[in-house]
Amino acid sequence: MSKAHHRKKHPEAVRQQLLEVAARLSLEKGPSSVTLDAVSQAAGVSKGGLLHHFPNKLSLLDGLFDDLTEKFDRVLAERMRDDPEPRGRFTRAYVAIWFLPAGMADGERWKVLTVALISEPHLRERWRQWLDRQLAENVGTDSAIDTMLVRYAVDGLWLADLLGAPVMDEPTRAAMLERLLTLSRA
Amino acid sequence: MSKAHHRKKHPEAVRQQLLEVAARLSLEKGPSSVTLDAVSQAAGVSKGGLLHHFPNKLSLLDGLFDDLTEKFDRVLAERMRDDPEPRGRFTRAYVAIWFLPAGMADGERWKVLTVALISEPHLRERWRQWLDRQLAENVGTDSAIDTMLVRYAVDGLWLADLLGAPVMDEPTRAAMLERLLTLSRA
DNA sequence: GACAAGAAACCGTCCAGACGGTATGTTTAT
DNA sequence: ATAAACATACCGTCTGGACGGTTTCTTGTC
Repeated sequence: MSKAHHRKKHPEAVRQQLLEVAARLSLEKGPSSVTLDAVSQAAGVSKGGLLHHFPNKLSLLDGLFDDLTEKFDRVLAERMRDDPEPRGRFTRAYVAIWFLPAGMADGERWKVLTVALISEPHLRERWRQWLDRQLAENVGTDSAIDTMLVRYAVDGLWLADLLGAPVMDEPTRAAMLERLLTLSRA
Repeated sequence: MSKAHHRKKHPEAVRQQLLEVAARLSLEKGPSSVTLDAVSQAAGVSKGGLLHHFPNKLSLLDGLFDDLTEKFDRVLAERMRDDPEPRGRFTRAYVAIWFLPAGMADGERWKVLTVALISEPHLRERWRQWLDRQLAENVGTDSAIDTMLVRYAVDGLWLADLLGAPVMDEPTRAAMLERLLTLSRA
C-alpha cells in the first residue's frame, strides 16, 4: 500500500501535473515517449490514476490541446487589448508571443502545441477550426499580404527554435523584431 | 512460400520503395504509424527483408533523412545555378522550392523531412549540421535581415501546408510570391 | 454537529496485442 | 561456391487499457 494512496486528494492539481508532464516529455524526448506509463510515473501517479482523469490516451492529448489553446487565447487577447492601433493588431500579438514570452514556461508551451499537432493527425482538424476562427475574427485588420507574411515568419522562427537551430544574436534578434512590427502596420 | 521470394531481385528498387513508403506513412498517418511491420508490408516485402536493407529502425530513419536531404540539396543547387543575381540567391531557391515544386511528389517530400525532424529528436543534430553548412556557404549573399525573414516565412508556409491549413487563393499566392522575391533582393 | 451513504480519486494487477529485433532457412545472382 | 536478397518463425518488452479494490471527499438527513 503506497503513500500516494493515502495522501490528500488534489484532483485538479494532479490533472494539471499530468498535462504538464506530458508536454515536457513530448518536447524533450519526442512525442513517441508520451506513453501512459511514462506520464503517470513522472507525474507521481499510478497508471490507474491517470486513466481516471483521462479515460484513454486520446483524451489525454485532447486535454493537452485544450489546455494549450486556451492559454494561448488568453495571452493573445491580453496583448491585443493593450494595442491601440487596430491595423495588424492580431499579428503583433502573435509576434509578441514569440519575442517576449510572458511566463517562464510559456515560450516552451507553444512548441509543445506544434509538436502535438504534427505528430497527431487527429488534432489537425481541431487546429484548423481554431485557426479559422482566429482569422475570421481579425479579417480586415490582419489580412494584408505583409501581415500574413509576418505571421508565417513567426511560425518559421517557431519551427527553427523548436528544432534547436542556433540562436540569433541579440542585435539581429532586435532588428528582426523591429522589421516584423513595421511590416505588421503596412 | 510467397511470390516475393521468387521474383526478380532489385535490391536498389526495394530499398527506395521502403523509404518512399516510410515517408508516405509518416505524412498520412503520423510518425507513430511508421513501424517495421507496417512499412515492410506496405512495401510488399517481409520484415526480414526490410531488416536486411536497414539493420534497425534508426538506420531506416537515418536513411530516410539522407535520401531527403540529398534530393533537397540537388534541387537547391539546380535552382541556384539558374539565378544570375548573387544577392539572395540561396533564399530565392528556397522560396522556389515551396512555390514551384518541380516533381509531383517533391512538394510532399520536404514535408516528410519536417515531420521526421520534429518527431525524432535524434535527427535534429544532423539537421543542425546541414543547416549550418548551408548558411555558411551562403553567408554574405543571404544574411540580410529581410532575406532571413523570407526564409522563415517559407518555413511558416511549409508548416501551415503540413498542418493542412486552408489553401491560399491564387491571387494571394501570386502576390505572396512576388513579395518574397522582392524582399530577397533587399 | 454527527453520521450514513454514495461519489470521486486514486492504487495494483493483469492481459492481449503491437513492436523491435534475432535466428535461421531458402532462393537468386555472380 | 559464395554471397546477397529475401522469407519465416519466434522472443522479450512495452503499451494501452480493463478491472476490482481502497481511501478520501461530499452531500443529505437528523
